[in-house]
Amino acid sequence: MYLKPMYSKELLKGTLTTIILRLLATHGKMYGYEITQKVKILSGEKILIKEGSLYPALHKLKDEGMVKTETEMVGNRMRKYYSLTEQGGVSTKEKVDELFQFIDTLKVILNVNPKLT
Amino acid sequence: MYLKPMYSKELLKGTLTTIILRLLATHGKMYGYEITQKVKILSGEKILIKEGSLYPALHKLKDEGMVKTETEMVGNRMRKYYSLTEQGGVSTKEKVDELFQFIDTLKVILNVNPKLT
DNA sequence: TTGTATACATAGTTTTTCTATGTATACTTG
DNA sequence: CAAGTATACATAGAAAAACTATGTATACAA
Repeated sequence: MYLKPMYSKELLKGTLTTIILRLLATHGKMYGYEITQKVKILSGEKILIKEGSLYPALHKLKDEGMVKTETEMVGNRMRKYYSLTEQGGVSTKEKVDELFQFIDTLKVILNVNPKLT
Repeated sequence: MYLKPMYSKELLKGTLTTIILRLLATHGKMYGYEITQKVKILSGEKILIKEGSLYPALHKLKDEGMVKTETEMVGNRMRKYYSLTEQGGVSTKEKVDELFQFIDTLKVILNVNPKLT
């Protein structure tokens, strides 16, 4: 079954990395497929992270030293677990803060409080 | 003076069109430069829309029938005013709603309320 | 055996915003 | 009066991010 995401995919831009980092901060080590499922469930199936988005993002985070990996065999299948490095922990806080500050600014611009216009 | 934007520019992706439409809905007709300045002021100089972003976005909105234009000469300078079409008004509401629903979902995923994890 | 779920990966496309540049007028300031 | 800043539009080409599509492979259910 094809599930159409509820939101314009463009909205996800700039937030995917923050989502990944924050999930790792909250849940400890996670593997790629697990991340997609966690986001799917937490979002009520409204945000569906595609593999073509997730894996390149994870690889980039590793290149940048934000996450580290350990590979495990579960039965006959490979699982590559990702977890935050120390630097990744710092970066997560910064990115989450920045995102919520951006959202607050957005609310002003979008005139949620009409007095400020 | 070069003003470094406070937020990662990537966060703006997917929200610029919504910002433009909503400003036009709130302020009636506006011209391009006015939009950049309004966003700059409302955001406390933290969101700076570049001309290279704005004008293509406005042209696209016009192609899509979301906005209409009227050109005015002010002194010797041209001003191209943009305002919402009827279709643009409907789209604005949809996009603003979608954005705030996305933000709510984001808060769940980012674990703002720890009970939901 | 066909389809779905799990699990990783990447090539190439699309979209959006950016930088950089161009044109032009108006005003300010040394 | 020259230089810089602000106003005002525009576009070409680059960069970044997520996408589609595809590939490999195992496991399980219908």
